[in-house]
This record gives sequence, C-alpha cells and structure tokens, in this order.
Amino acid sequence: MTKAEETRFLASYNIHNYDIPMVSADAALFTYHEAAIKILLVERQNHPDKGKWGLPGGFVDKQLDQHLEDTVLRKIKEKTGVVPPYIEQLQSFGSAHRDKRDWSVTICFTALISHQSCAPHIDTVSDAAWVPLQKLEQMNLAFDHGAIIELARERLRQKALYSIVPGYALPEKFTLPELQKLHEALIGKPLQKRSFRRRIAAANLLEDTGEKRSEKGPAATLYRLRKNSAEFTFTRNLEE
Amino acid sequence: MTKAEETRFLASYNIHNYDIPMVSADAALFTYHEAAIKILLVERQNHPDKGKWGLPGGFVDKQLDQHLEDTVLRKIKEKTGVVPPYIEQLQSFGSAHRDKRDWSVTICFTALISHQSCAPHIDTVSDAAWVPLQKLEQMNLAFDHGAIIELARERLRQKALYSIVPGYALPEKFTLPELQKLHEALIGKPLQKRSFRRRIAAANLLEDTGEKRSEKGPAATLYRLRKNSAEFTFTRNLEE
DNA sequence: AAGCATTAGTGACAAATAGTCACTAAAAGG
DNA sequence: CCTTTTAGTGACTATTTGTCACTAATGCTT
Repeated sequence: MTKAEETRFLASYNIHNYDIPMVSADAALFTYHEAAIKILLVERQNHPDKGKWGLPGGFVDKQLDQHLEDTVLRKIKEKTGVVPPYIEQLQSFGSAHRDKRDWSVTICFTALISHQSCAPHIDTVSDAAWVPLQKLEQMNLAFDHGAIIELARERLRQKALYSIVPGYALPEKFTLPELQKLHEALIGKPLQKRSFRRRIAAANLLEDTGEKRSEKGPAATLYRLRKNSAEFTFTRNLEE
Repeated sequence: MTKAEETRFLASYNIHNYDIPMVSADAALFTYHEAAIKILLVERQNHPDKGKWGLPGGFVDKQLDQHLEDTVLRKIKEKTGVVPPYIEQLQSFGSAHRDKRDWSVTICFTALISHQSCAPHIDTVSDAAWVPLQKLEQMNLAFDHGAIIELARERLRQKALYSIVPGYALPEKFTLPELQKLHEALIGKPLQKRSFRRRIAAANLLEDTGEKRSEKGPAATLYRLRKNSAEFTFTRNLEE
C-alpha cells in the first residue's frame, strides 16, 4: 500500500541540476528520565520511509541557516521548543545508497537536554516522542538512523568514562547519585562511588546550590554544572 | 590582476538548481620526515583562491564515489599515487561564507602515511608539496583550511597521549626512539622513555621484525605496527 | 514515638600505572 | 683503544583509582 505509493513517488523524483548530493543535518538528542536514557525520535510525514521513525533533522536551508549547527538547532527547536545546552558534532554519513532519492550526506550532531525543559512543548507535537534506548532494538528506523544512534551512544559512553558531559542530560539542579546512575546507565556497569565523586570534586566541576533533596535516605546535595565543565576531560578513564 | 579575474569569475558563477549547498571532502594528510611533522598541501589551479595552497580534496562525484571516503581517497591517490594506511573522519565544516561561490560543506578527514611510500609520485606532481607544520604560520591558506589543519593537529596531539596512531606516519619498519620523537613533536614536550615504552610493550601493539638499525649508538630494534593497533586506546594519558 | 530499611557521604588502605633517574652496554668515529 | 652517543632496563617514588566498611540522616512502618 504505502509501498506502492513510495515506488510511485521515487519514480517521479528527479533532481535536475548540478549533479551534487543532498545535504541534511540530523540530531541525536538524548535525555535521562525515569532511570532511562531516551532519544528524541520523529515520525516521518513524507516519503521516503514515510511512517517510520527517525532522528529529527532536515535539509540545510541556505536562506535560514548560516552554519551547519543552525540547521540542527532550528530542527530541534521545532520539536522541543528550546535549544539544548550541549551540542557537538558527531560524524557525517554520506553515500549513494543511504537515501533512496539520491546520493545523500547528513552531518550528525549529538545533543543533550533535560527532560523537563522540553516536556511541555513535546506534548503538543504529536509526531515527536522520547524513546528509551532499550526499545530501539525492535524498531525499524528510517534510513541509517539506527547505525547513527549506535555510534552516538558509543561516543557518549566513552565520554561517561572521562568527562561529566552526560550531566547535560539532567535538570539544571541534580544530585551526585543521579549523575552517577546516568553514567552507569551509559557505561552499562556499576561505578565505584568513591572514585566517581573524588575526581569530580578534585576538578571542581560542580557548583553547590546550597539546596538538598531527599527521597528514601539522607538528603543529597543539589549541584549544578559549572561553566565550561563540558570541556574538561580527566586524563584517566574510570574502570569499565 | 587575479583579483579582478576572480571577481569576474564569481559574478558569472551561478547555481541554477535546487537551492542546496556544495559538498566536498578534504584531507589533512600528515607524515613525519626529517624530524618534522609535515602536511600535504596543493596549489589551487582554479578560482576561487587560485594560487593559494590548501588541503587536497574536491567535490563529491556521484558517479565515481560510493561513499564520502571514496572522494577523499580518490583525491589523495591523485596526488600521492597511494592509499594511506590510516584515515579517519575529522569533522565537517559548513557555512554560507567559507566558500565565496556559495553555501558550502566540506567533510574533512585526517590521514597518515609514510613519507617514503609516496615521495616518488609527489616528485612528479608540481602542484603538491609536503609542508612542515612550522611553516604554516606564515602561509595564507585557501578557504578555512588553516583552521581545519589546526583542529586536525590538536586531535592528533591528543591521540599521541593515549594511542600509537601517529605510528602510521612512519615507514613500515621503525624504531621505538623514532616513534617517541614523533609523539614528542606532536605533544610539544619530551616524554619519559620508560613510561612510553612500558605501556606499548604491555599492550603488545608492535611486532618485532627481528631486524635492528644503528646510527650513533647501539642498534635499535625495528618494529612494525600490529593489525588493529590503531583501535587501541590506553585508559590513561601520558603527562602533558 | 521508636525501630527499620535505605542511602548520602567519608575514612583508610590496597592496587595499578605513570614518573624519575641512574645504570649498563652496544655501536660509531677518531 | 678511548670517547661519545644512545638503546634498553632496574628499581623506587608519586599519583590516581579501586575497595569496602562505617557513620548518620531521612522516610516509612508499626
């Protein structure tokens, strides 16, 4: 049904210009919510791969965008209503086959954001949703977006070993146990509390908000990320 | 003179198609020769920036190239006659201003090769040359290639602290003192011989060729890189 | 109100790995 | 044969992380 529709669409698709590839930018936007790492996915409204879910992104608009990042941020803002506090270029993917229309290049970014800061807006957008990484396996994503997410996840996993970049996926104020649980979720193994906390304290990466919060135990201190703490890297990895 | 020529060229340049950016791929190809880190530069034969030197690279050719890497490897082979043993994607640069013609995106790669393996072919190509990194400061490179090289160099510097990737810039057979001098050149500081050798030995990254070579002192063992030694990363950096 | 389970935060020592540096001995050249 | 240079190693120090028990704060239950 949609298969035949797509075939018809592809047959009529024709780029009659200089023989250059299409260029788009995509975002792997992660967050951490309810003990799960989630990624923002969008349901495609157009061919090809109509109906499948994939990364938010789109073609570079030469009028609207001055830089590659502008394209991604524009698309992220469309879906979430806000601009993420952390964004970094992941890698570009380009080949004759990754898009059925034509030779296509996508410049992919990894971004992190707190769940709360964009939850209100996402609720009003019917075609965007936070998907826990665990649920991705049984999903058939558009294009090569599955492989892209895989790479983004692996890179984020590495960062969890030598930086506190994952902290940008938490709310502005968070506790050290929360940050550790996020790192553990990324790495896939438990971490030593002592090692984890010691190095963060030594590098002075967090600011004490003066507030505390308690759930099932003693109150935990609420911290926020200091400026430029994304740039800091430890010279030694935590044990995997 | 060439300025007016370029202005005329730019005025007549017109992309009459879908309004999409140009896409090219460039290579920062490094080698180590005569105690200096050198990069392969090419003199531009066409506008814009005609006459300036820049990175080897060019537009994606949808007929010739199946993947982005094919574009770069094709261009590298044109200039050096060979395919480098190490290549990795660096980063993409895209903006409305980086190329005077139009909105332009370039996907940049970092590659390493031994000087000897491509020296014969380069000698026959008049518009390509190995340029020591120290000489780059007084050069006015094409486009944003100066900034790209800066980034590639910094990334390579990091790799010198936690991998032996730089080894791919040496001949197939090399000595440990040679490798260490290369790493020191990248890092900009002397390294502890003991620390440097100990970790390489522990990780079993090199294969003893059984041969030795001597210059002004005792004969040094000749090693070659084991397969996949580029993938290995130490969990702890050397001291900077 | 007292007791219990949970857990934030820390003290103290072991383990692993890099830094330091002197030392031996192998080449090359005079 | 002596000197200079330098590949390679032994042995100890320093630094950082791993380990784990322990204290005490908090919410919940009885």
